[in-house]
Amino acid sequence: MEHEFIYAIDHEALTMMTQSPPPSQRSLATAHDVARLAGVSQSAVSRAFTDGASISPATRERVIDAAHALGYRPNVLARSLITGQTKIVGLAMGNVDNPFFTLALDKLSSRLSGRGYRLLLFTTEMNARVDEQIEELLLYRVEAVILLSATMSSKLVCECQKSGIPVILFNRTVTGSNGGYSVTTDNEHGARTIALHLIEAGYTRAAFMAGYLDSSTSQARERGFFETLVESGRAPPLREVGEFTVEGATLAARRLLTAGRRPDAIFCANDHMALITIEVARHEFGLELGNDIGVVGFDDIPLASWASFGLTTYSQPLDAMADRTVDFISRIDDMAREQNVVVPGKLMIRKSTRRSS
Amino acid sequence: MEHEFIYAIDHEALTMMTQSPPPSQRSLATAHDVARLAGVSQSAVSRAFTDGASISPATRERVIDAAHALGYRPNVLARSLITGQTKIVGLAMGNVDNPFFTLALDKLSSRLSGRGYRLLLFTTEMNARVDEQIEELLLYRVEAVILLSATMSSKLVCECQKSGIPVILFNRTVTGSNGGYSVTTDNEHGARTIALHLIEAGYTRAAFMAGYLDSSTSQARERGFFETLVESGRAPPLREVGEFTVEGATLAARRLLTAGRRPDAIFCANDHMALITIEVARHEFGLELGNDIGVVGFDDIPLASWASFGLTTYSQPLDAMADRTVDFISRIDDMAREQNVVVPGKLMIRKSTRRSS
DNA sequence: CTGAAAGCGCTTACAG
DNA sequence: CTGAAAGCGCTTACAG
Repeated sequence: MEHEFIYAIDHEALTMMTQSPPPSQRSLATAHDVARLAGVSQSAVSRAFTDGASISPATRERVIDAAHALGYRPNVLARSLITGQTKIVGLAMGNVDNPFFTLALDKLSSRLSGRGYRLLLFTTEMNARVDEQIEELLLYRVEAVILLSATMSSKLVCECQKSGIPVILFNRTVTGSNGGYSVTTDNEHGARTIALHLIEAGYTRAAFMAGYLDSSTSQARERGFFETLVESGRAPPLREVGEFTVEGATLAARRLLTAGRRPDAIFCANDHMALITIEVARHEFGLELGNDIGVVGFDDIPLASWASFGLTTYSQPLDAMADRTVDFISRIDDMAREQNVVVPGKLMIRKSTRRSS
Repeated sequence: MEHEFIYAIDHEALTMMTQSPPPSQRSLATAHDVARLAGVSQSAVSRAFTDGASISPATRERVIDAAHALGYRPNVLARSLITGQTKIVGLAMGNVDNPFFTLALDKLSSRLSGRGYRLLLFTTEMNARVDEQIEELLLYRVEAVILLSATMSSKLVCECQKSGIPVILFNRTVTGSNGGYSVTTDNEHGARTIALHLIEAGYTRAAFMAGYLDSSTSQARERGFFETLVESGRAPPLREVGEFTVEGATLAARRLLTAGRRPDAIFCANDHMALITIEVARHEFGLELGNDIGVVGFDDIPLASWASFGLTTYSQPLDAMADRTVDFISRIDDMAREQNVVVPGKLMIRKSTRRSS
């Protein structure tokens, strides 16, 4: 009898509590509501939802039943006040056009949720200064900030790091020692490899299409390319700026292809611009890819290997890069780590640099 | 004198308070810390950061100064406990490969942040059942849930709606009356338009490449296509399932192109599959696009209009769709609204359905 | 194993 | 305009 009484849910109370209030002020059940229904203390409810907490199986079961009946879910925001952990990571993403970054987002997202983190995201103009939006994220007590094709002021990076919130640049390095972390491919080495490949393939007048002049990534790729060509006794490459956009790259490609001595190969700072360059070369200038003009990209996005393009490119190891990014976050208190992580990539030779003549 | 005293910051206190604690337990400044430094009550600090709160300009200024000195930021998570608003919207996104969805994400993100909402995001396998992850988002007290190429159980949708959390399917409709909302293009009408266009262009044996058989979107497109062809006295189209993936579409395209009576036109349930179909038709079968085989997609992603493809497609009005999605969220208490919003699209005729012979 | 109580960082009536 | 106090929904020592 008493046994039954103890384990029974109070159905009258349940009916009262689940009657829909007017939609305007419909509020979710709280631990207190559950406690009342289950006939236990609110602490017990909390324990029932805390792994490893000291609670008897019987009590836990009653709480879980009551919680289920009320549709109760613990409010992790309230919990975070006490534990000091939100398990939220802020992420700013520019350049949503570019599959490289959306793929990166996907990989970061799945890895982070595997470790119990959630992503608070905003998209932005590519390469935009996102201080304002980051400040906004900070109000949500994110535990780390990831920048994908976005930048923030050194001052704000400093502030974040000082309050224990690591800032991680993905695919871009830190300028100066403002304290952020970064994960990149070995851009300079990749560009050197590309330069050597072009020389070997017999191209003699290579050009470079930069992204932004102040992008560390574009700079490193240009540096490696330039130096290797010059070291090999070639003329320094022509350079145009494609701004990492469709419009910018289209214009840059036109400028390069109408230059006095037209280049016979173009290394673009990323695949996105390289693919556009191929479009322009083929369809506006009637050039045959590979023979009339070699084109090389950087990233190895899926489109690069489509039969229509066959773009030679330097593959960035997205998985490794995502892993290393997440490492920075899940080992927040581990101070013994390098500031700039560089992972090796790999040259993918395809028909866009194959001369059949 | 007294004036100066009142407005001066207590520098000794400041020094003590900003001395870096050991990194392990570095905690952020609270309203209480600011209050102490500014010599006001904690309520005053709160008011200084609340628009329209009753506070004198002088007090506000002192508070702001102190806050600045301490690097204080109000914790909106704590605030949300009281206001009952988190301003967080949950978003599940499958199919990160498909630019249509990443573009949608971008548009949703910028519109929502314009209205003060933040996005709590997770990515998932395309078309995955995401109940578990949505439950996770619910713990964060999201105020709405948007599904981009992901699905959740009717049961969970119901639960959400009952607790006042609208669930909005983007580019998919609700099956049954489980209570969610949806925003789509007029898929059936679009497919009809496409069928008529193919007939007019002189194609006689059209086929359909479905996404998933249980996708409402794919179904609606198939229905409009099928019915229009049959009404026009054509044979019902062959159908293969491309699963909305690169691999699936590649296989489906091969099956269609090796069919007994090879179709002379293929309508694919989205652009992504249509572009792959073009790749297969051209490079594996050596077919000339437009003449030997007409290909049509749906969505009008940027790649569709690239010169290499020139894909005829039905343009989905992403801006309007994003607007309507956000409407559902920012007017949460407005009950007088339709459940399924349908916005009109537009046929884009390009060379993939142009016969020059 | 359990409950009462303190407290996380805030907002908001309530008096003054 | 201001502060003391209650309380948002939780967790976590602390006694029992």
